[in-house]
Amino acid sequence: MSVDLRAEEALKLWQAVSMGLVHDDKPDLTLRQMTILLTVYLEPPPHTVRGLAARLHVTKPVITRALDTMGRMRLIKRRRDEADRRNVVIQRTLEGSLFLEHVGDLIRLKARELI
Amino acid sequence: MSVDLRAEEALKLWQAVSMGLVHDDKPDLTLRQMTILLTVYLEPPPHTVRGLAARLHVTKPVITRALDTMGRMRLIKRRRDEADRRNVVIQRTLEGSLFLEHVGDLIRLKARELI
DNA sequence: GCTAAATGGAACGGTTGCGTAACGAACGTG
DNA sequence: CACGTTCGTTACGCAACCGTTCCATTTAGC
Repeated sequence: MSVDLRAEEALKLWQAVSMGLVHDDKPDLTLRQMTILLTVYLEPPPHTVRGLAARLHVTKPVITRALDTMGRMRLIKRRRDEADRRNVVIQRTLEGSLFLEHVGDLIRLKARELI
Repeated sequence: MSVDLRAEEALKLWQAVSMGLVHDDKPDLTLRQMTILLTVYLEPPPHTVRGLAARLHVTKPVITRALDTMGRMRLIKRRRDEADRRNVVIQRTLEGSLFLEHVGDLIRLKARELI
């Protein structure tokens, strides 16, 4: 990977990708939802409500609600941790993987176009 | 500028920047608001409600409401077009420039860290 | 066992965004 | 100088998100 972004190019990339996401007819994720989703998919598991809340510096209900919404969208799913039944483990789904694959492709496409 | 993003690195960049924006105590912009803001600052003026709505493939009230909110945040301002007083021209502000400068710096920082 | 701590979720009231539909102001054209 | 068109905004009902607070369940420590 080689990255040498200059200020305006960095913003142009962000704009192009954001525009692409807005153009999709899929419902937009909020910034927090997107951050949670990416964290679950990119950082090593296990992911818990408490852990995500700490990672994002937000309160637990924020995570719970985001998981409710993204669960309805099938982007993630919850499972009780059988070892410690107080915990809920957040897991990836096929739909979530496909969605983020799409986002990744969009970023790469727009980055290439900006060269 | 040289960009050669691979799939996971592209997503990691998006995650790191999103996380940085969430960590800021400033109120999060929605994806649509951010897209409007970047478009106003990066694409050649003049910018009108109708033009932005067409550019983003959203309805006019979406733009009006986003401008209301970002106007309250001082990120953009509106001005009547004196040539054709039906039009409203959307203009940049100092605060908006500073905010996007901050976002640009964040993107560049995270991109550098990912090399 | 019994109490204290930890976890995720529910409830509440308030704010903001959404899509649809309607509106007033300004323009252009006959 | 009417009349339709264009522009941005407002109104409405609805859904989602927010922060705070409280709660049920589960675990851990004494």
